[in-house]
Formats: sequence, C-alpha cells, structure tokens
Amino acid sequence: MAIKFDAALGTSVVVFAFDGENLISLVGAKSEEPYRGAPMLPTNWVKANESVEDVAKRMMTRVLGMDQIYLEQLNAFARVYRNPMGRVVNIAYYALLNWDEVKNIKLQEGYRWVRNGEEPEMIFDHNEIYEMATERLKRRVKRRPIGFVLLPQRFTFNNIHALYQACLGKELDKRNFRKKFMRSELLIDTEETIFEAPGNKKPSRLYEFNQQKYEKLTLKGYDFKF
Amino acid sequence: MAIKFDAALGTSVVVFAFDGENLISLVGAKSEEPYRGAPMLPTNWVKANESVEDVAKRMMTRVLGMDQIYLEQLNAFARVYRNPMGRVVNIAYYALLNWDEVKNIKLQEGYRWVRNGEEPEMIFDHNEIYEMATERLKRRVKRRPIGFVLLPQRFTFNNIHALYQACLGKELDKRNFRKKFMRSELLIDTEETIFEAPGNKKPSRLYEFNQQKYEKLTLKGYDFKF
DNA sequence: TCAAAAGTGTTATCGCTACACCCATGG
DNA sequence: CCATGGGTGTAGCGATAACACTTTTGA
Repeated sequence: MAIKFDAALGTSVVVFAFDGENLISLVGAKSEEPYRGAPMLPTNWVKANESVEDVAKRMMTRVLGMDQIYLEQLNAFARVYRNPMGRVVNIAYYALLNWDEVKNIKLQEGYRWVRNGEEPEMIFDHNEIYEMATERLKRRVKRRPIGFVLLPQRFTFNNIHALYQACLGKELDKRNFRKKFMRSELLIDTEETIFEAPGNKKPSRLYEFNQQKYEKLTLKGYDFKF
Repeated sequence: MAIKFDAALGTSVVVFAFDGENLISLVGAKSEEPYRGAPMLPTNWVKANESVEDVAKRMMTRVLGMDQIYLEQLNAFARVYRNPMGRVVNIAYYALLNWDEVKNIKLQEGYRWVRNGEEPEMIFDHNEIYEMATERLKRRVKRRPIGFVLLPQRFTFNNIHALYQACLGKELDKRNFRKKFMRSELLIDTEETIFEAPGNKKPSRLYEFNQQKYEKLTLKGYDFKF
C-alpha cells in the first residue's frame, strides 16, 4: 500500500500563567475565514518539514516575544471531522510561563488573557484541548515542581500556596501545606523579606526553588498528596 | 495561508498481555520495502476519512481476531525524520488483553509474542513508543484497576500479586499487598478454589473484580501506593 | 509424615488532617 | 494600641513497612 500524504498538521498551545490569584491563559482569534474572529487557542500549521515542537515554540516567540518556555506535549487531537476543511491532526502542547514577564506585553490583534474558568467558547475542539490541559496541570503539579515555572524566581509562601490552590481548584490548609512543602526541602529560604502588597503590615519571607534537591528527588520519583 | 494536506497518518499499538509471570507484548514485522522483515509494532496507515482509534481497533481484530479491546491513546510521535519516506505522524495506542484468550491464536506471518524486556530493536522510533507504553502502564496500574483487564475473569491472589510485580518491576510484600487490596474492597471472594498449577498441594481461592465498587471509588479518585 | 505453596497478624513509624492562637508591624 | 496579614504546633488517626510462622493437602 502506497502512503497517502493527505492530512494536515497543526499545533495549538494552551498557555498558563499565574497572576497571584488566578490561573490565566491566552486566547486568540481566528484571522481567516471561515469563522474569522472566533475565539481559538493560539494555533499554527505545521509544514511537512517542520518539527511540531519548534513550530509551537516559534509561535510563542512570535506572540509573546519569549524564548525558553516550558512546553509539554498534551495529546494528539485527531477526530475525523474536528475541522470541517479536511483531515487536520492537532498536536497540542501546554506552556507555563511567568506572569511578570508577560503581563505588560502588548498582545497582537485578537489575543487576550482570560481567567481559568472564564474562557470563551472556542472553535473546533479547542475547549476540549483546554480542558485536558487544566487536568494535566492538576496532575503534574502534584508530582513535579512545575509550579515554580509559574512563579518569579523568588516568591513568598503565600504565592506558592495560592498557586497550588488555583491549580488544584481547592483550598489547602495553610499550616499543613507549609509543613509538607518544607519537609520536601524543595525551597531555599533566602532570609530576605518583602512587603507582598503595599500597605501590608508584616513583611513576608522570600524563597527560591532548590533545583539540586529536585534533581535528586526525581531519581526515585516523588509525590505530593494534597 | 492555505492548508497543505501533505502529512501521512499512521497508528501503532503496543499490545500487553500477562502470562502469569511476565508481561508479554506483540511484535510484528514490516511486510514491505524498505526494511522488509524488520521488527516493528503492529502499525497501520490511517486514511483521511478514518478515525485513528477505529483503525487501531480494526487492526487488533485483524491480527488477533478480537473485538472489545481496552485501548488508550499514548501519544503522538511526530518527529520530522522519524520515517525516512516523508512526514508521518504516528498516533500510538496501547492495548491490554487477556492472555488466555490470545495465547492459542495462530499469529500472521511475522508476528510474535515477546516478553517485556526482551523486545527486539524495532524500526523508526518504535522502541521509544514501546518504552512509553510500559511507563504508562506502570502509572496506570496504581490508579485504576486496569490490572483486571489483563487477568481472566476469576483469578487467584497470587495471579494479581505477580501481575502487579511484573507491571511495576519490583517485589511487593505478599501480606501487605493482600491487606491493601482487601481494604479497597475491589475483589469479590468467590469462595471457590482451584489448584493453580498442576501438582500444587494446596488449592487457591478464586476472586473476581468488583465493578460496582470501582465505579463508586472512581468518583472521588483513588490511589494505590506500592 | 513430609514437601510445597497458601494464607495469616503484630508492631513501630510516619504522614495526614483538623484545628486556633501569637507575632510583627504600620498606621 | 489596634488592625492586618504573616507565621507557628499539637494530637489523633489511619496507612505503611518490616517481618516469620501456621495451615492445608497430595504424594
């Protein structure tokens, strides 16, 4: 049987950031007919000689002007009729990035940030892709320190506490959370403090992520159970 | 930008079974040039109007004469040069099935069963696909009762103990394993016994999987920690 | 009665959960 | 001196891990 090269390839990226309170993600809009203007995930065609991940990365650079983004393959979305124009396989990724680095970027026409849970109805199966990304994030955050990617290099305990609550979508006891995290030794106490919000009465301690410790831990795998 | 439909689509399936002692999987051989005869995972082209999962299922039916197989999407393998003939995206699945139902099937030319860890070097990135499947199985077996799919409807405690050891690749204390499993109430004691191996001195009790209990459990999610 | 595999319990330790008050500071 | 948010400790409970002997039965 001869090979038929008759499918098209695309990639979408679900971009997550954390603004200190909510997970935020990036929604674009379709720039061509059909459905011009309709909300969609940032998406790009992949040519036959292009690496999917490279295309996804370049798209991030184009849209956000950022290199060096945490990207992970989510899944292939390949239903026959997901795109009415023909057989399009979408290999979707999710990306995590630091809100401080992107919040002031002027987005291109059609792009905007939305809070998790407030994403619009999107074209094709993009809501399904989005959903799978939030589920993946929920699982990953328990087993790998990807949370740190969403935070600035130095952060307060309240930052990371709020982040985990946002990712997992539930409240976590402050003391227990702190104990568990401290036991893991994944945080380095910088012994410096800041006032987290202007007008706060007491300064907060700043922490950093302990990369070395993490690398040792991963060898035998680890679990947070929240 | 016009869509270019210039990629080909394929699907491979990593088939697992359990023979009472080892995980077993199915390896095929390439039937056409180039690389005719080279070991590969069971693989099929997917046409532009076909569902990937349907193709994977039909391939299982063709190769093993079985319908109703547990299938789960693994990942998309899409590196540019993974297939030297052109851009081929492989959406891979893994399948779990019952050894008793397949061990006597006469396989087609080129197909054979291999023990986990003794799989041959395969074409393209098929070893990578295989590897990812075993990792996935390892994770899944802790969180979902997929083990039961690999066992006959009624099985002894030793069967399931050996299965978990094979999936996880390590020894598990017999008593602790039994306690944990019993606590979960996922097993029904049929109160019948068999001699597991001919010549055994003491008969073993037979158990069944408790589907209802599992469905209740899944609602809130569950974890085995082995 | 012995050989072989099946099956069974206890203890110490650890991690989880739930829960409420003190501390430092700026106004 | 008080209002605000940051930061801390304990007790009970359930799960885990480590560990070795008894039971059943056919030969």
